[in-house]
Amino acid sequence: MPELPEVETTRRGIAPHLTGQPVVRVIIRQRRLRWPISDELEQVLSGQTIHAVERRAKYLLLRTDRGSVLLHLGMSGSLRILPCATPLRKHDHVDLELGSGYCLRFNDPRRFGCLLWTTDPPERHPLLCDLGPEPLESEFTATHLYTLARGRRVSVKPYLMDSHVVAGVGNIYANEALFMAGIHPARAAGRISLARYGTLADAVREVLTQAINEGGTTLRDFVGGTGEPGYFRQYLRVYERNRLPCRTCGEPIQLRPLGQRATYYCPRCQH
DNA sequence: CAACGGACCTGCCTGC
DNA sequence: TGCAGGCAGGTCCGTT
Repeated sequence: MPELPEVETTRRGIAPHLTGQPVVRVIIRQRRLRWPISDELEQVLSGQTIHAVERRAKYLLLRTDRGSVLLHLGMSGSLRILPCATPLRKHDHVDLELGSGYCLRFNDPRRFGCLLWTTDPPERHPLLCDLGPEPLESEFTATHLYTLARGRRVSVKPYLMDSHVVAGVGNIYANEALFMAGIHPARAAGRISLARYGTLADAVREVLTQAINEGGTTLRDFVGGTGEPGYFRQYLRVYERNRLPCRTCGEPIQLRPLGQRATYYCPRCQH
């Protein structure tokens, strides 16, 4: 499910219910996520008050006075705010029960997500400290993309999805941004001009902003913190449109693997 | 170093 | 109807 717009949608959905709330109880039904949930999480988090819910890349950060929860939704995770007594569904692995009587419930069928506790500033955590800039902040520029690409022969699509280059651009939005910028996904990253990287950076910003405004993209099962699906799917220009006509020129959209990921593009519009 | 494949999981869809 | 195989929104890690 979740790329940056889906994580941001989740953050916006859950933040008002978490901010200022004490965690009164932590219930863990399945510790085996991508990394096992540490044994002391229940102890250390119980009684703490969440004073901010932030996002870095696709990680959500729940800040307390004694440390932060670092939460990733992986491929299939979702978070919802529910009354504590809400019956469980399959794969409801963790509840954070709040002073309000509601809980934050983490569901993740594939268990590629993670839930980590850190007492260091999260930005110094090994998982976060080497990430590239946020795509919706000012450090994400044409010059940044162009400079980092010098000498790189990797295709631009996996380059754009490299979290060290820019944080949080996943498969859907990499496909969409390259289409919007008219850049062929297999073009070598090091053979794209500064001007075209400017177009690409604009396209990344535009597609992520649009998707956030629509509550993200629901392909199968994504829901934001309020339980609503995302509505951006209807605006997808190439993703999941294999052999359907290009919305610009009518040419059939092509699908091919690139760096082990499904890559959709228009062979006429993208060069 | 850069680039690639494998690993971690379940669910859903297709085709035999 | 059942079952095998392939594929899925992520990303770390080990090997070339």
